This record gives sequence, C-alpha cells and structure tokens, in this order.
Amino acid sequence: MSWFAVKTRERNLQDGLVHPCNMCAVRDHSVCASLDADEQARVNQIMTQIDMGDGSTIFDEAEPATHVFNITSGGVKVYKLLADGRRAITGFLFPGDFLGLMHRESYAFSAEALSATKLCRFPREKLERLLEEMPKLEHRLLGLASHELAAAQDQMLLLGRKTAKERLASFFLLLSNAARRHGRPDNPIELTMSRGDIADYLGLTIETVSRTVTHLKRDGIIQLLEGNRIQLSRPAKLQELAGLT
Amino acid sequence: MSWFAVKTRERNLQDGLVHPCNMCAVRDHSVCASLDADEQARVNQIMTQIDMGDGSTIFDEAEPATHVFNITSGGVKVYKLLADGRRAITGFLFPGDFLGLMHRESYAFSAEALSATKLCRFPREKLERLLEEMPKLEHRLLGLASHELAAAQDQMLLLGRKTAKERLASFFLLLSNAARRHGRPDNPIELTMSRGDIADYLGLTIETVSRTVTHLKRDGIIQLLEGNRIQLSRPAKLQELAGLT
DNA sequence: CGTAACGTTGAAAAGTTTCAACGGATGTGG
DNA sequence: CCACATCCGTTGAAACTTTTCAACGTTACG
Repeated sequence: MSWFAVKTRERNLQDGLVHPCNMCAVRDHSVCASLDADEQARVNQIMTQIDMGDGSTIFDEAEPATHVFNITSGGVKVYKLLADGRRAITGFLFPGDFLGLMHRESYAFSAEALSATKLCRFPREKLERLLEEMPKLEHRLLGLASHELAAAQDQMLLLGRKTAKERLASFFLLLSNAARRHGRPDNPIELTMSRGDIADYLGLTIETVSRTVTHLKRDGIIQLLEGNRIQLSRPAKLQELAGLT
Repeated sequence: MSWFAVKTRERNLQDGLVHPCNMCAVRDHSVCASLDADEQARVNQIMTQIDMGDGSTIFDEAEPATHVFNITSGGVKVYKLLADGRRAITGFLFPGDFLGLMHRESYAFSAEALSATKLCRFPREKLERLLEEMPKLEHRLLGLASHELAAAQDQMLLLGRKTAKERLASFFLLLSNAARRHGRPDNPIELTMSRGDIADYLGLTIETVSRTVTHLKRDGIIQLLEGNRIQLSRPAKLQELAGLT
C-alpha cells in the first residue's frame, strides 16, 4: 500500500467515510477490504466498535457464539483450557486479524486482550445473513480461514516435533514476519505478551522459555533490549534453527 | 440418513445420476451436498475420480497446488516434515473430508493414502471459478474450514499440554467419534494407521505409544482385539483422561 | 521357511519440568 | 520518601516423563 493510499484512508477515516476495519488492510486481511462502498456501508450498519482494557476477556470457550470480531488495534490471545487449568494458547492475533469461527453455535476457545485493544464487533447471525448476499465477503473469510489453517499446521509441527530452542527461534521469526506484514519494523521485535503466554503458546514452562532465551542470548543469536524488545542478531541462524530450511 | 435414502443413492449412483462425492454425505461434509442437480452436474464436469494405492503420495508440500480433493473411500494422512526428517501428522482424513486448502498457490503439507483410497479430484483453478458463481459451495467450504480449524486447536491443546496417556485417550475417542459420524460402529474402533503414524500424530515416539497402550490395557480401560481393533472398555475413564470434563 | 517390517519391552540417557530461591520492577500506604 | 508487598522473570538442583538405544517377538509376505 502506497503512502498516498494510507494518507487518503486516514483522512477518510477522520471524516467518517471509511469503515474503521479498513485500517487493518495493511495485512490485506481485514473483513471489509475489496467491498464496494454500498457493501461497506451495510457491513458498517451491523458493526459496533468496542474497546477492551489490558487483560480483559472478550469471550470464553463454550459461550454462545453471538459475535465475531475484527481487530483494529492492540492484540489478542486465543486459548483453550484443560479441566485442571493447564492452558494452551492457540494463537496471538493482531490488527487486521479476524476473531471467531463462522458456522458454530458456541466459541471453541477463549479470547483475551493482550493490551488495550480496539475491536469491530459483528453480530454473527446478522453477518451470516449478510454473507448470503455478499459472496465476496464469504470468499474473503474462506481465504482467512485457509491462512489460519496453514498457520495451525505449522504450529502442530512445532508443538509435536521441535525442541525448546527451535520453538523459540520459530516464535521470534513468526513475530518478526507478522511485524513486517503490518508495516512495522521487523528486526528489533517487541514482545507484547508475558513469558507465561509465550510458554503456553509454545507448549513449554515459563522456566524453560526463560532458560532458552538466555541460551540464545549467550550464543549471540539474539539480544535483549529494554522495553521487552528483542534484536535478532543472526536471523539466518534463527531460520536454520526453526527448521524452515 | 435413512436406509431408504442410502439405497436410493446407491441406485442413482449405479445409474450415474448422482455425483459420487455424495457418497460422502454421511458426514454431511461432502463438497457437493446441498447443491441442486444443475449445480452438481457442473461440479461433475470438472471432477475426475482417482484411485490411490496403500501408501501412495497424493501430493507433496510446496508443490504447486493444482488440485483439491474430496475423499470417497479409504483414508488419508496429512503431514509436514522438518529438514532432518522429523514428521508431524497434522490430521487423518476419511470419506467426506475435503483435502487441500483454497486460495493458496502451493500445498502447505503433504498427503498420503493410508490404505486403498478413492478420491474426487478438482482442478483448483476451475473450482475457484465455479465458486464465484456458486456461493453455496463456498459457504460449505467455509463451514468445513471452520470445523478443521476447531479440530486443529484441539490438537494444539493436546500437543502442547497433554501427557502421553491423555493423548492416547483423546486419540481413541477422536477415532470413535469419527466412526460414529460416518455411521460405523464406534466402540470397537479400528486403527487403520500404523504405530508410527499415531506417534507422529500425537507428538510422541513409537515406543511411548506402545508402552502407553499397554498401560491403558493393564488398567482395563481398553482391550486389544485382533485386526488392529480396540475395545473401549471404560469410555467414561477415557473421557476423563482426555480432559474434556 | 526366511526375511523384512512392525510392534513390544527393558535400561540408560536426555530434555524438560518441578520445586525453590533470588533479583528487579512496580505500586501502595504509612 | 521509604518500607513493604506483589508480580514477573531468572537461575539452580532434583525429579520426572519421554526419548534413545538395544534386543526380542510377531506378523505379513515372497
């Protein structure tokens, strides 16, 4: 997206001419991108913007799935729990990402804001009715779902077969790539989530995450900067560790 | 589905009146279900039926994604590899399941037949063009993708946080539920895949799978029958182990 | 019948977790 | 402003689960 397009969008946004979800289009994943003005207006009508504070719950697993969401700013963690409290974070979502499955009566996971987060909220029933008339939107959602599915399979490979070191390397590269896609600097990456969240995402304990980060630091592969940021000093080595070779 | 409907379908199938993918509709997941006759015919035109022998490769990761598939009979394993050969099986697919992601230029995983398998093959480009005119079909695919995504998240919880015993318990229940959905007996379940496949699916080694099965057998929770079948003697205990409580 | 592939079992080794202690940052109240 | 508690992250040592290495039994198939 060119500088001009961004600026135009910002102006239109200020004037209330553009659906705020379009802000997310930097990742070309927003729900509304590729719709014409009339269609956008209709999607607009059923949408509500909401703000969530740091750590607040967006919805819980098994709750009736009344809404779906599109993230405008901030970050979200999606997770599942076992009966005894063990947790697996199945994904971190950022601006432009879609939250909530279609075609389901209840949520299959819980979602919580990582930091102050803005969301566009859609009543699922209304959105599904809209989808019947707007195949383009459904096409887009299918694209998003395919993308998520591919990411989920990468994660299954990570959880099933990678060592702690390899998991951390993969994780840092994932964040770096996500940052680049969102048009933000991809090298000193920023960890917006706690060590506990990282552990539950990578299927490790907090202590193993901490130790492994220390090892990577000692090996000169990464550097810890202030503000929970990480410098990827040897990206090629990280790639190798991540097993993407 | 009633006995009558099944018989009618079989007859129509013999007469060539029904798209063979409809055979899969027992799980209400086939690509073609809910299309009218004309639409089915159009889908038919771009479809080729193919047979795959035991263990033969359907496609490999990173290959250009020229086709998508719908499984008619048999079974398929889907997997990803690391550079050094470590493997994670991300799913087992059975009749009615859809194989291959939409909106992607290359396959994100490899697929191989578990046993003699029949597939309906669709050129992806042609199917995508058809989708533009048949929103119902796209709607259906989105439903399938949502279902797959939910299953993937269950699997991430399993791989990230469950013990070997819990993984095996979850796996047996998964197979049992799948069999029931397909209208086959759900209690003595049949293992159509090798121990190595199970290990790569559960993120364990062959030996751990073998030992854990032995433990479950000693505890009287399961029984090994001839023909690679397993009797779930105490399903409630399995449920408890699987952590679905 | 012999060979190869698959599955089981045992013992040692490894990686990760658990338990425990400590340090630094943050925030609160006296 | 400082004492104090709390939360988060780090580090160490012991414990545990799973893996690795190795041997053996079983099954399938030429």
